Amino acid sequence: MAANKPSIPKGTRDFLPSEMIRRDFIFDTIRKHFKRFAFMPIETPSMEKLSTLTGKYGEEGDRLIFKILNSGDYLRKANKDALAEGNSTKLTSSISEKALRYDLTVPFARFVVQHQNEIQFPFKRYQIQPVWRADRPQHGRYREFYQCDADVVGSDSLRYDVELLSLIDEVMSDLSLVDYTIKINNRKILAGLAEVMGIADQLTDYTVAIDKLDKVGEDGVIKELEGRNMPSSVISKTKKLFQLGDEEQTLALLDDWFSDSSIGKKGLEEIRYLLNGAKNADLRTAKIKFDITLARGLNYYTGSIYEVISNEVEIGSICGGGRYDDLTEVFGLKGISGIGISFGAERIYDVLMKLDRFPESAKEGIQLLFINFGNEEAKHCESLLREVRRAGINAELYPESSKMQKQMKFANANTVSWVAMVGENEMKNKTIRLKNMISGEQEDVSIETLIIKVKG
RNA sequence: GUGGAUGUAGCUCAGUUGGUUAGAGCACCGGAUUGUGGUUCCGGGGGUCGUGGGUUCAAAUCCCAUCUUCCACCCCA
Repeated sequence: MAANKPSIPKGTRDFLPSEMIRRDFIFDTIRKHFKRFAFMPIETPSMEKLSTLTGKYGEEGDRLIFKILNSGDYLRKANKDALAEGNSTKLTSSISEKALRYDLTVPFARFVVQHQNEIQFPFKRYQIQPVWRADRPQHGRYREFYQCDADVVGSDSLRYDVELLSLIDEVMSDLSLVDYTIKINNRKILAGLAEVMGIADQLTDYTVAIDKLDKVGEDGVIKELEGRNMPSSVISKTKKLFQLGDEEQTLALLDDWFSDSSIGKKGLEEIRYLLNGAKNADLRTAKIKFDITLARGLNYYTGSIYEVISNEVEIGSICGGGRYDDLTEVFGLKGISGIGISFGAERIYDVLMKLDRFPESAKEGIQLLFINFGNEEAKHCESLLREVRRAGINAELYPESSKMQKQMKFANANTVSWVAMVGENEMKNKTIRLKNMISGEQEDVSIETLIIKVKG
């Protein structure tokens, strides 16, 4: 009986220990800073009610939600008309009422409304869990991936808008991702722009078009705007906007344009606060750039928006977020403003991998391996093993007294940092021959010295 | 979802116009080396050529379908 080659679904991955150690390093670093910024942990289920998710991510987003088939004889209850018509959209609601979460923000909004009497506002939460998207996989783009989110809800203070810049700065610096840019913009500015251009109803179309500036260039954007039948005044104003490279000039131009747009003025006020706040935040590595073309697809953002890109590796954004004023409203709770960011741990992994910038500690598997020389020696090592483990060292004793070469190979394969050899002589002298597997140096030491050395 | 590539051993890839038993390097296992790994030498295991059909005397090679991975669009972490 020939067994089928086992495999996993498209866009999903297995992770080997060597990969998991590095992934955990990233998650641990992000989690550490989330905690330092006083965010509290929560978790939500992998699946949500389909109705919770649909309509929150725009038409495109809805298509990418993984739906879960109802249990039991689901076809009996299916919408027969829709089935006969071959209308999947209509059929879906009758055969699926659950779906895998698409991101962590919308489930969080649901969570806030549901537990509003159990939490204290302003509520800062962090959440590190996988999400699923029925997207077509590509490099750096998976159907199952982790998001690391931090959000504050219940406060519209712009201090938090600034604080998130600091958080990004701390995390990126700590991950030694030193060359990156935080692009910032404000949806109110984009709304003001659409207003003064007289295309308020085509705001999304307009922002999607100018968002492509980096990719298709000015001519490409103009072509796209023309393709969407934008009036010529819009085209000329957009050209004018693009000609200004300087941040100050852009802001001054917008001041002029927004003289009659209250939303535009508000946006400018906010972005100035943010830029000024960033200057005073003593950022370690972050380069902040006001980018009028930054739009971000998710349509629940209403204020500040962020996107972080690496300047060293081309991989798309590695972190993104923004402020949203109405997200809890659809679940029945008004007046709760929120702001959050999401770190793309998977992409950060790819970037660190490409730059070979994981620290040695994130490559280490087992810290200490005891070589097995035989029954007597092994028995002696077992008590030493207990001792070093209690001292907080990740340690192992090789199970059999195999040939030294084999045991050393095992050590290499598991990226063991230190090897301890205790044979007849060492037992007699109550010492341990400790070998550093990177330098190759070795010396006879006491158990106390060993613990100090291995713990570094 | 639209368009385009790809798939041979665990990994990276050879494989001539269809023609015997499909190869290499690395990795793995064993030995040289009974207390010292990442070097060297010798030997060994491992592939129904992504999967399923079809054309042919004959298919890794040609055709179709399907899956995977990748690229562009869309969208995004």
